[in-house]
Amino acid sequence: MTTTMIMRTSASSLCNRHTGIPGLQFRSRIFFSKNHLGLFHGSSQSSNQNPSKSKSRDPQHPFDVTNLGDASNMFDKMLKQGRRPSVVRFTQLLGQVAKLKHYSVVISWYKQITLLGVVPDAFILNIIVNCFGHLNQMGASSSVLALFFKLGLQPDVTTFNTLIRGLGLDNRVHEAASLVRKMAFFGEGCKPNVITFGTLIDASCKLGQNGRAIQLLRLMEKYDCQPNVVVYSTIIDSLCKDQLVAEAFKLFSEMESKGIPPNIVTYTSLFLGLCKSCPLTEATQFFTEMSSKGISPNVQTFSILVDSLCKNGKLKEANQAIDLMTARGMEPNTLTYNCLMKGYCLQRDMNKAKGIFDLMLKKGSIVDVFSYTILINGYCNKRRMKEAMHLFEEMTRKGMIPDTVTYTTLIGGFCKDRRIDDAQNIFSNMKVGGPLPNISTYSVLLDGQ
DNA sequence: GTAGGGTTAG
Repeated sequence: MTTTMIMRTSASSLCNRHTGIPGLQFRSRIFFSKNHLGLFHGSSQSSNQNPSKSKSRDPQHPFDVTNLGDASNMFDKMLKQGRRPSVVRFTQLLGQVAKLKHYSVVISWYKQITLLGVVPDAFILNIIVNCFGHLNQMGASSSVLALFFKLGLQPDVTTFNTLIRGLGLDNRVHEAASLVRKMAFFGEGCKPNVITFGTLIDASCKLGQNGRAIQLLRLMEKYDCQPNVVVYSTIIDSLCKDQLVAEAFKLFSEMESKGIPPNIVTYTSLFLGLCKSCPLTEATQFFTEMSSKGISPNVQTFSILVDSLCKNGKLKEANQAIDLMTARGMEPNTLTYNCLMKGYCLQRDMNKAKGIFDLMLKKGSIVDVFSYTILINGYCNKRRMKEAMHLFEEMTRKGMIPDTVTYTTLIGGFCKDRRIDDAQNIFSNMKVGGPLPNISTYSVLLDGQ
């Protein structure tokens, strides 16, 4: 089956084409056998030459701060220098701190240096606009725009894009759209570009407004702005998440016909869409197709595959998928392992599940709240509350914050084991500074009574 | 030579 065929097919037939046809069971053994590595066209070579894209930090960068403590020491040192460093030096430092997501620190330091007489320039103001945006302080963010003019500085398209992103994060898509209409009046360098529209489209998608996103896609052309792979992928991803796979494939064929080549992100979104809405065979066929087109699946694509295989009880194949990604020089990450662990829990094979958990620890993979919760859930389902509680205590000891799901899982476990008092105890603990109970928590508790 | 903007997995 070709991708073109998928694109011409409606969502329902897309999901039904293989049902009931004998011999079209999932052919995992063939699919993952070594002879068929060639299916993944040229990728084993290229992925070896092109290992995981590490963002190489400029070694010359004067502020290679990796944590707030270092940055803070540096900032103090700069303040104590006899001759005040230039705004450029502060911009470098604040930029790094913003990258570490310590937005309020950036704002506070910015205020300090301006009080000391450092005159801001457009660079540092853009950082400030960004930080206010991330802090959901759009009033403050917009007032920085006024400051540009007060200081005789010219904002540029990135300034506006940053503002638009902030409005989007604050769910204020209407205001964001209105700013897009106005921004060109602020100068030649402020005309909306593909990133402006991409940002606005992303915000609309996150609000579940796919129709509006597609309208904006059409509007771009009126602004003489050609959509690119990122814009298309944003909408395709949103449609796939809403299980509108046929719509997504329509856009996929549209972008191809416009000569915009889809990339691994586009394919990964579509693959997820197929996994969510269609039988596994459809999805795995798409997976092989993408490989034969020279698009190499990455860790995320593989993790989705592992997840799907596990959800369908194909643990053996899931392991083969992990072997394959490892053979290609990709390291499974926390998410990959969590999927596999969940798969074993679903099979009620706690030995294997715990084995994966230990493997993660051994390999130095990050074991997160999800990892613990999955395993706790596995033990709860088998009424092995001792082990479940042991893990719960262990994660707390490590400084991890159990979330509502973790607590609800434990409460459910105790209820299932007819230990209502223990369930009540966990619930009481939760109410003392723990996460907020949700509807599932209450329903689990009520069921247990 | 400093900064800022859009896409993928629980």
